[in-house]
Amino acid sequence: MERNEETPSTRERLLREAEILFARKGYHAVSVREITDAAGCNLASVNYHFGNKESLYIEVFRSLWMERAAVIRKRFEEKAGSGGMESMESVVRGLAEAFLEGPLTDEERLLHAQLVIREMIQPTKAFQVVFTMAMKPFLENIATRLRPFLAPGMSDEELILNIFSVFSMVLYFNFARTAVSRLTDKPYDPDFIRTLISHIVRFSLHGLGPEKPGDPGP
Amino acid sequence: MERNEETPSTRERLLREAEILFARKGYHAVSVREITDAAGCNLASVNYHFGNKESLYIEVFRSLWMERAAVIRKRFEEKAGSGGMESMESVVRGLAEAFLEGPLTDEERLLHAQLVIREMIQPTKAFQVVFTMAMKPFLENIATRLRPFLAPGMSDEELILNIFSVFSMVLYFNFARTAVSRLTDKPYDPDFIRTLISHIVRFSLHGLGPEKPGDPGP
DNA sequence: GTCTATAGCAGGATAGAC
DNA sequence: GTCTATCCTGCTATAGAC
Repeated sequence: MERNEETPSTRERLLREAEILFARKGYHAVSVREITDAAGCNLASVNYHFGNKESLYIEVFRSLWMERAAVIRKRFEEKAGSGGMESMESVVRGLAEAFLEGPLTDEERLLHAQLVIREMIQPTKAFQVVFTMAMKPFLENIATRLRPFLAPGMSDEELILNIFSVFSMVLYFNFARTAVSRLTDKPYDPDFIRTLISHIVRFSLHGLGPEKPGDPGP
Repeated sequence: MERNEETPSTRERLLREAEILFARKGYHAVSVREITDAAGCNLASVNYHFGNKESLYIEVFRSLWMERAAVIRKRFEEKAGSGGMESMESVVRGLAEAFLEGPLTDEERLLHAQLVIREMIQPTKAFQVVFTMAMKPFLENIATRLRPFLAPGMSDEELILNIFSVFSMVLYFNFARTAVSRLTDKPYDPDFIRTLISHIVRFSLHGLGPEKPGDPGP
């Protein structure tokens, strides 16, 4: 299954290039020819290795996407701490850092977010894989970590919505780069990403923050 | 330009059906034949009225999408209040309600969000229209309204990031319905939408909320 | 396992009748 | 303005040589 990094098999090259192209342009906008050209192999290779285009797409999620999800999750667990060392802030910060910094390159994070966002807008067969094998267990993991720090009366549903809200920011700042960059006039460099992480942490913990003195909050 | 609602022109029928199909499936997944069939007219009509498929896509944004954006913005202004009646909460609630309830139907809101999300993941020529004519002025409008209630030292950049964060939730709860519904086990009915709005308002104002007694926050 | 060649079809676009 | 008929490109998928 595994191979030398210097000589990836045709199958692996196809998967890698397919992931990049599917993320960038979406399933229908990418042709098999485009993928095989990028991978430097023959048009027929997709059918030989994966059967057809759709199976290749699903395989991208099953192997590459899931692998990245595992990397992100591992990073989150390192950052969030384990057992007694945690705090609400460390969990949220861990989440933001895992998705916006972490061991993946900037391009890989974008690619990862683009793929999952497309599936969330318009689920395909790949969604089932993403949902049951990554989203659901990850959400439950976070829920268990956060639960001890939250108001005792909070329902499971409220907890889930809270996590979704943190997650929505993490996703948004990953995929809406064009809009964010244009309006803040900042490129997505490590400096700005640190700013974004701090912002997500602060906003998640305190929201818009206390109102101005003279307009006391509730 | 305007026509009787009972007898929309071919051009209008094309625009309407095109919007629905582009939102649901994305530009490349929709064929011109599919659009003309849905509109009940001839294949050649797209070229006659719009020149080509891409121009039709951009025209969907320029007329229909912008019109809905104006409806949402108007609703926001009604809800957020004007002048002295505002509060931070009324602005955020107005924003959430304008996008999640408001005069549009449930289907229209989904369609609207799907279209803009696709442009944010992967901007096309339509992005320029959306950005300069809807996103930018709307963001500036919200910024002006929120500014008086926020900490005096807050920079413009922080303010923008705060608004993005509220906006990310509003967008997410609109387009990620499959995931949200599966994990909360709730359908997107008016009841659940009210719950979502309350959640967005609460989270935006206070974040995850005060930690449990015994774990005092910073 | 990788290639060439090609079948077979769906796509966007257009010409020209009405 | 709307239609039919058609062009031609580009696609997925497969057959079969090597």
